[in-house]
Amino acid sequence: MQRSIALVDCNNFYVSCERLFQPKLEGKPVVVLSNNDGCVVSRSQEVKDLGLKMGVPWFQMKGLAKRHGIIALSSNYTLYADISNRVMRLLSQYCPDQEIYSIDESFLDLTGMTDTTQYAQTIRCTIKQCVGIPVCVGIGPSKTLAKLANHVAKKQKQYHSVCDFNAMTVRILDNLLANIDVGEVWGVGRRSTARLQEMGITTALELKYSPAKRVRAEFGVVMERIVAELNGVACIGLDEITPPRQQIICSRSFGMSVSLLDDLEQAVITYTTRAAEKLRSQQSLAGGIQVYIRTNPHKESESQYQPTTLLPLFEHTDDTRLLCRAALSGLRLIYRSGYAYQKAGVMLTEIIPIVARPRTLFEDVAAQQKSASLMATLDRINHRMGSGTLQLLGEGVRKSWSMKRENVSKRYTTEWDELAVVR
DNA sequence: TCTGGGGTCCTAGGACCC
DNA sequence: TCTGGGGTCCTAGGACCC
Repeated sequence: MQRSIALVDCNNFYVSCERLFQPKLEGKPVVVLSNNDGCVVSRSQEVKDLGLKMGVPWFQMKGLAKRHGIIALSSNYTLYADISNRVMRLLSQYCPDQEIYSIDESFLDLTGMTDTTQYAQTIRCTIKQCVGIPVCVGIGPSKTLAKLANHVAKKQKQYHSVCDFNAMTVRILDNLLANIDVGEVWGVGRRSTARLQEMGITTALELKYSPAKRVRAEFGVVMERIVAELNGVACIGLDEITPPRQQIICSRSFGMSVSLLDDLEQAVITYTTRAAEKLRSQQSLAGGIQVYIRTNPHKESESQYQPTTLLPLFEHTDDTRLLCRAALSGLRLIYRSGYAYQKAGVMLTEIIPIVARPRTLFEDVAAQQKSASLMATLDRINHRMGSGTLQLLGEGVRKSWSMKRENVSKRYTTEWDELAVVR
């Protein structure tokens, strides 16, 4: 039986979330910026129409922004995550076979359903009505084709936000593919696009009909799979259960450059604390922790230094205190004075499920239980009273290095003090 | 002045083993 | 002339995604 994979993708997701609570932004050119108000990460249609590209550093755009009255907002991930959860929960009611692919995208397996196009329209209208977020739906026999169908649904108005490749003849489908750049295909990035173009493959259609052997030889198995997927052979399965992370990263650029070890220590403790929370929330333990600091690579005139170090842990743990201790010893190992640091980060590695904790000869079961109950209490209080209510002293209170967010909206749906007020 | 953050998978090459 | 062959594990780096 032909498979029917749908990809539901929220339109301009972060901007749409902001507009939910600030309707005055409707119809205006709006962007949402990355951390530290660095780069453009979400654009309203009005901004896309102006030709402003994704990922561009904001300071380069200020002139253009002023001329067109573009409104720039700092990112508010607490809000976006909550809205995302609402969308995903609603989608799960329409289709139990769901893979949440990213904060604003979900694959649904609609195989066996009779009128998928109509069903997708129903889903789209419900999400708009119940959550307020506009979405587009693409449907195809493979994930890669569902992705492309979604691309078409977004670009071509006549599809009314739903494009169903499975409801088309091959001739019509190929006609569409002939008008899509090869770089738009899921999994074909900048590098591969350039190399494909050199080989004379410039459209999705040309990639679809390119010889599998040659693709395999030139690009490897990944590209070979993409070609198969373009031909309707589903090679990439639907992952309904999110597997636990194999590595957990927490890193941030600073709001200003930092030179003192004291400040870096605060930052590293803060990031390790976050990473440990994520680790515990997926019921895992880490066996190693990597720490890195780095100067600003964009400032070529300044001396550069980007050391990193990996600390193996004595035994696997999820205890914030032990992880911080290791992270700090790593930081002190690599720190050199006299550099202007711009960013620090930690990465938890060798992650295993807590139930698979290796037994060791010298393990102290009583200490493990004590640690577990302390961490559970810590998490409970911070969950209930707000993140950071209880923290290690080393995190610091002032945090002069913390990131810049000049125009951040309220956490309308997750903080009592910041709820929207109806007059 | 001002350039994000968090992930995955694949491959090549080295170390090591029998 | 001619210096084995094959397997595993680990790591670093590349490419890609949102």
